[in-house]
Amino acid sequence: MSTLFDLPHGGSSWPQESSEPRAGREHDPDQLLADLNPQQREAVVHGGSPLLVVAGAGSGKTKVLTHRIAYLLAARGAHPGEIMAITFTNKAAVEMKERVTDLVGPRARSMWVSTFHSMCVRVLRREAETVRELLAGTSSDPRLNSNFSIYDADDAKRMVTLVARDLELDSKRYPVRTLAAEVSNLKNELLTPADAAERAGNDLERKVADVYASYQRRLADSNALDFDDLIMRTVQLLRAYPEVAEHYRRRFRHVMVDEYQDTNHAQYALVRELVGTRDSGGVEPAELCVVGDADQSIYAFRGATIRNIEEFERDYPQARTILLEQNYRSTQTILSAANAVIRGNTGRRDKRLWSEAGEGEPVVGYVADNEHDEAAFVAGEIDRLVDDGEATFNDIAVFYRTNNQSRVFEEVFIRRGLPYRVIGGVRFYERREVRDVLAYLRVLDNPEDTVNLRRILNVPKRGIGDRAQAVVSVYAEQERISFAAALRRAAGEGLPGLNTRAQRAISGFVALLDELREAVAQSDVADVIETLLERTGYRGELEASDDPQDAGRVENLTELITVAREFSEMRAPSEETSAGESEDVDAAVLPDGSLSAFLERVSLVADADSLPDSEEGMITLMTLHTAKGLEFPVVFSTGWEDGVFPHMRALGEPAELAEERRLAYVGITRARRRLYLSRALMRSAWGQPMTNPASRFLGEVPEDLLRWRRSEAERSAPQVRSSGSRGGGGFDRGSGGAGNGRSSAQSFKDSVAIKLAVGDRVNHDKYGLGTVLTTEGEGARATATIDFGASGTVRLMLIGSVPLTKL
DNA sequence: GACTAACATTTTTTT
DNA sequence: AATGTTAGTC
Repeated sequence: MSTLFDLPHGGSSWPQESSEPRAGREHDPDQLLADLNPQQREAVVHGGSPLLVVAGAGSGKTKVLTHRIAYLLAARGAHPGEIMAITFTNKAAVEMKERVTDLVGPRARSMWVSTFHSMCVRVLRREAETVRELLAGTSSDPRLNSNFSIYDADDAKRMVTLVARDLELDSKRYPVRTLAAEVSNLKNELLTPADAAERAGNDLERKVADVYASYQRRLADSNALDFDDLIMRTVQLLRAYPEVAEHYRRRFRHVMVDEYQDTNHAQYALVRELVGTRDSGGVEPAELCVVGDADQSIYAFRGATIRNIEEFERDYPQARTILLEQNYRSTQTILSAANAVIRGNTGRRDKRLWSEAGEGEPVVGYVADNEHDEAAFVAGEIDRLVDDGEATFNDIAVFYRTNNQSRVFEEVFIRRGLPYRVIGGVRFYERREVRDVLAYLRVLDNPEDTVNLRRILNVPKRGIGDRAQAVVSVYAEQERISFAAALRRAAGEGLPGLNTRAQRAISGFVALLDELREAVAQSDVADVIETLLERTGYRGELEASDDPQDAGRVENLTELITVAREFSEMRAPSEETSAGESEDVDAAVLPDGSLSAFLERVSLVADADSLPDSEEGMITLMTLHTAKGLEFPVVFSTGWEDGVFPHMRALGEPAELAEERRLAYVGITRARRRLYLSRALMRSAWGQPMTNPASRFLGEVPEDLLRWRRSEAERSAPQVRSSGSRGGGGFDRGSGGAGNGRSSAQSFKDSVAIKLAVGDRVNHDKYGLGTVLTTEGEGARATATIDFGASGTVRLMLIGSVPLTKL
């Protein structure tokens, strides 16, 4: 398993546009421009006014960005330290930095190439004193310092839970989920609690404003900022302290933003502040170059505003726009399919991708009976492609709309021995045990971190229950001290209303923390984790457990220790400070290898295990969202059914439907040579089988680009008794194979490939009729528990020889 | 305070 | 189907 810390060198071996570093190119602007098309060249050379590069899928936008940077240095006399490039993901940042380094060499060091969030953390840590001043107006005594914790969505939600409980909000009427999302939205819109209160027009909005105010105060008291704060506070800082803004504007004369279509309002404002305007005094505005594609905006649900890219020319009146429409990835057939689908969205800037790669193969369509059939088709087709030497496993990806769809594919792939890897789902750093340990580390690093302190207070169980927690919390509130301080007092002299048992438990806990802090002072992070796993009894509890999942948890913790160890070992060789005007902006705020630095890394770069080592030759399974930015020679996009994709919740909402269509566009344009689109007539969702009509997007793919491998009219077995099945047209053409007199019964003797699902009715030669209660295991180890009524409940191995027939 | 049973919930998720 | 949350009991 790759970890985040091998990023800088190992890099990702993702299939990606190739970069061809050539020595010497960096000194010669003409060389730099040689292998660019006219539009790309224009984007690289353009200087002076703000620049919008509308980069269609596969049009070489990273190439444009990296070459533009190199060109700035080679031909326009820019200093590397004057360049800031902002991306959304760490992967993109690392890739860009690598590719720039290939072009310009080690000078790339002094550029800032980072994500929005890392960049803001860097600024905020540096300016923490000023931020604290900023916060003093909103919180009585903000405890914020440069070692602040970074709260992710989960931490934020926990904090909202605490606040909502405090305000005695009805959790049915005001679900934490909603409250947290609303607060996040407000922050993305740069609205303060006061703004929110002022605008509130209904109960919910008023409650949200209350929650927001209290939430912010508690964050400040916990010496913490959440993800949204990182952006918002930076904007507020730059706006409230012009001298700070000017400092950064003097430093960064060139600002580049990747994936501009995914920016939210706060990020938009941040870019504006960084760039500055004519009237912002002191410095000329920096040169701005943004790159993006409105058609690939699929994160509106997270606050991204397509408006930012659509109205760039209005926001920046002198702006120049360049369209990149030549695609270097896919066949023309695939691009035409993508163009046709995205055309269904109204009000977009028209853009037609084209390619010199030739027509290529037609898009293949397949209508499956159900999700198992769909997966079997995909597996069979993969087998064939690989056998024929048309593709390797590495070349192949399977996309689906939602994560739960991955299961069927895993089952079939295991059964057929196809190597695969699932990207996404529950990520490493979101696993409970990992978060628990990180919570300990966070508390050790930042004693005021209330959320994480409360998380570990009784984990593992040590007799400090809800009751005791409530007492401490109320006391803290009354005395206007932090939860941590109240807890310390409870440990010492006790608290009114706290029984001695709980008090003893708290004393023990506080002593434990003190002991662990000693360890932090003396050893590196990995050893601290080891120590805390022992001393808290956390590992012991897992090892003693009889829950089979807990073994995996122990493994995950071992992995975490490995990650920590690698982190300690790879302290960066001290960054050479670029001579001259760079002032002290680049100096590290957190000591290398420190616990704080580790935690920051882990908070900001938490997609470690989504980085594939693709050497291994595996089929890649992932959601359409995760697929963005990637490419594969062969793509299977599955589940093209109304209700699945587009998702049910998008069907009634035009804006959401448009986003789903963009998702379809993203999915299609990932394919280089071959594209398969499939759907299933019937699919089990939440245990219940559903019949879904074809995705409306499927009908938008021109028929002449599509070749149906199997269409609705020619599916094999008619549905048994799908009551609500509409237009059950295809009874003709009985298609061979199942011609065993009996209509839809499938025997396991003939086909091991058929799985039982809960609720299936079966017939057993000995036990008679039964209903499947549960299923376990995969492939050869698969078993099912079946209720045979009078014959009793039996657990059976689902091997080929079992005398069982599915009805 | 800990354990258990009923209950609800279930899109996507760069940081 | 699987998981987390909450209410009720020991």
